Parts: sequence; C-alpha cells; structure tokens
Amino acid sequence: MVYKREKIASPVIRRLPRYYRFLQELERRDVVNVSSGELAELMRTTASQVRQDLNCFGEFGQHGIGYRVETLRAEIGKILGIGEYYPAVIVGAGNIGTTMANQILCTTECFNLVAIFDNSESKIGSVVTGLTVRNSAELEDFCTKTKVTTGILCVPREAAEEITARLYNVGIRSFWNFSHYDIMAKYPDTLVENVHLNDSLMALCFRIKQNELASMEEAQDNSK
Amino acid sequence: MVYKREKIASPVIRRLPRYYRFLQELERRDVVNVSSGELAELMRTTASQVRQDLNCFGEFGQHGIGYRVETLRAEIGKILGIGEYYPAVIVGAGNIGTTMANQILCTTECFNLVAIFDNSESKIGSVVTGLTVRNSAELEDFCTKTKVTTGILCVPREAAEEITARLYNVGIRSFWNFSHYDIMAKYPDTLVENVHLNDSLMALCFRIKQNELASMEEAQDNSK
DNA sequence: TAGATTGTTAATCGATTAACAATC
DNA sequence: TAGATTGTTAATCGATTAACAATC
Repeated sequence: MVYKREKIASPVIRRLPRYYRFLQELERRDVVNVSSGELAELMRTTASQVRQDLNCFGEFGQHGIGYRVETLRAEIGKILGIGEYYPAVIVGAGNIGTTMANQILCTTECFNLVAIFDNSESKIGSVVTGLTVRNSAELEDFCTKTKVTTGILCVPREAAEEITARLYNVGIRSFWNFSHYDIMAKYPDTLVENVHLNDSLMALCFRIKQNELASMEEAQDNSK
Repeated sequence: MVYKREKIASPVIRRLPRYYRFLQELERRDVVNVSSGELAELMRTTASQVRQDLNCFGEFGQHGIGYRVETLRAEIGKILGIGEYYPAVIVGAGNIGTTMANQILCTTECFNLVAIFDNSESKIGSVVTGLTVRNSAELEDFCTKTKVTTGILCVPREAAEEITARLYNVGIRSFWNFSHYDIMAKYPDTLVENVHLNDSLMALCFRIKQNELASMEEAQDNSK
C-alpha cells in the first residue's frame, strides 16, 4: 500500500508514537476493534483529531465499526518506519551516551546501534551494551565503510560543533541531539531531533513556581 | 518586581529556557544590549514573537535601544524559578536515574536532588553523584521528614503506577516523568513534564523514512 | 433496515506574524 | 530632532474541534 504523502504537520508527527503505543497496549489486551472516540480517550484528545490524524496517511477505518487494532498498529508502525533499523552511531560514551545505547538496544525497533565513539583514553576499549567503545579518530573511517544514517550526539556543547561537521562530511544527515549545539542553523538540510533535558527541567520549574505564586495570591485574596 | 501573571501559553513556556540560554551566552560574550530582532535570529523566530513572549511577563525593553542582556537574563531567570532549588527525589537508580542525577547536579539550578531510591538489593547502598541509594521502602518516611516537591520517575512503566501513587500520597504534586505511565490521567492536579525518549526516536525515524520516500518519488518522476 | 462510526468539509480557536503609534 | 526599537493592537495563518453526509 502506498500512503498519501503531503507534508505532515509537526503536532501530528509527535502524536504518532503515542498512537502506536496505545495500539500496542490494546493489541496486548486482545482488543479487536477500536473507535476514534475510544482512542481519543486514551490519548486525551477528541475523536475528531484522531480521525484527522489518521486520514493524513490513508483510510484505515471501517464505517460503523471503527479501526481494527492489529491492522492499524501495523500500518502506523510502517508509517513510522518501525523495523527499518536505520544504522546509527553514538558519539560520547559518558552517562547520556551509555543510557541511550541501552535505550536503543532495549526499547527501539527504529535504529540499529552500530558503534559508539569517545575520545577519552579511559573510555576507549570499554564495552557498552555489547559494543566496544571506539576512538573518535576512527569516526570518518568507520562511517564511510559502514553505511550510517544517523548520528547521536551525546557530547558536550563545545565538542558538538566539530563532531557534527565530521558526521555531516561523511554524509550523515539525521541527528538525535542531546547537546545544545544548534545543528539546523548551520546545516539546514538535516533532520534533527533535539532532546534538551535541561530545558524540560526548567519548564517544570517554571510551572511549579507559577503554581506557588498563584496559591500565594489566592491566600492573599482570601485574607482581605 | 511583581510580574503580570495571566495563564502563559505552553509554546511560550517551552521557549523561555531557550531565551535564557541565549542570553547567558550573550552575557558571557559581554554583549550589553540586544534587540528583539537579534534575539529572534538566534532563536530562529521573528522579532514579533520575541516581543510578544517577553511582554507576557512585563516590560523589559528600552524604546530605541533594545533589552539589557544582563537584566533580561536575570529577569527570565527569576521567572523560570532558577535558583529556587526545589527539593527533588529520583526513584529508580538504573541507567536513566543515574544519568539524570548527574544532569541535575551538574547543569541545573532549578532543583536540588535530595535522595535516590531503588528497590533492588544490588543498587541500595551504592553511591550515585554523592548520594547513597536508599531503599524504596523508606520513600514515604523520607519524603514526609524532608520537604520534597518533585518526584523524578526513572522506573519502568510497571512500577511507575505504584511509585506515583506513593509519592502523591505524601504530597508530591510535580513530576519529571521518564516512564510511559500517564500521571495526569489519574492525578489531574499535578504538574507533569514527560520525557519520552523513545517517542523522540520514533519521530526522527518517521522523518527519515518520509525523506527516503520523497527522494524515491523524485527519482521516479525524473525517470519518466 | 437502524445504529454506529467513519472520512471530510466547515467553523472555531489559538498562536504567530505584521503593522504602527509611542517613546527613548 | 531623527533614528531605532519597543509595546501592543490587528491581521493572518495553522491547528483543533464540530458537523454531517457517506457507508458498513
């Protein structure tokens, strides 16, 4: 089956993995059919949005019945590229690099981790999730010999600029980026997924603070 | 100074940490003033958006001149709650838990990590970023004795439900959640910041796949 | 057939961008 | 004052929600 392929809005893309997760869950519980309304309840959105989202890619439902869980899960899996196992390398074998190596190994069917690099003597040669950490100096060599699609940046910001340039130069055009280096600014023809853990913490902090301020105001209003 | 405090739209909240980062950078480079246009270029957005965002909280600029970097950074810092060091506990001393312990210790001025818990004998008693891993059984005891605002969930989904309930019961109302358990569904009066690493990877995978399909189509069109 | 639920168009809502008077 | 840039209102754009004919 060939899917419709207009440009997909970014909010839709972000919801796709969640649909997939909930459908997996339903499949595990042997649920056969699911309506847009039921899916919407799980996703905490509207039936309208569910139908709109799915219809970006095709017509998967049955009028009067809903969606077949098994089929829909499989279709969304295909759309997401699950099972493609794109070859990826991690650069930076510190805390984050090691954790993400594990993450990819254990919970992802999207990428295949083919190598981990580091430039520190103490890391090179050690084994992380079954892979021996390689010397960063071999980066270009390895990536040209092995076809690598994706670079996973687990290095500090200072190192990220150089590493990105080197990965770009051997043809890598997609990045999972944990550093604060802004890849897209310099390389607009790349696909970048940023994970800014610290920004996430700050956003939480902000909301806690706002909440405090709100309850203080309330207390003040009550005492008047 | 008391800030305006209407409800802040979520896209604005997500941009605040980025403003803060760029202003830090400018301050480090001894830049004194910055215009909304210059900030917009760094953020890769419009001058309009920058001014709209900042005016959610007050008037920080000087007509004809722009914004004083030092002042604006400090103000946004205050708005974000940087320096508040809200006391937080991590539950789950595995890969992710350990990494986040480090993250909070090294790069965040929002939270103060006061304890790490795990239920596995092999973890309890070991030292992570200077903290001895405690037995999860002590969770309630510790959190009632020490005032804890935030729970950081680094446990698998199966455990997340129970741990959330226990943290909620001792009064914790904000969560940094790495599990796939949907906290807000059951506890709508909480503040939750979800980090779904796997969803992020899937979104990247989707875009790689879309890109492939697009270039295949293009190749086909050209051969006609 | 009647009931249910889809696919899709239209209406609404919210966020971004543009415009411009105010002002340093 | 003239030039620059703000704060803020208005216009536009895009995403979400509602509505409903099509259909199993």
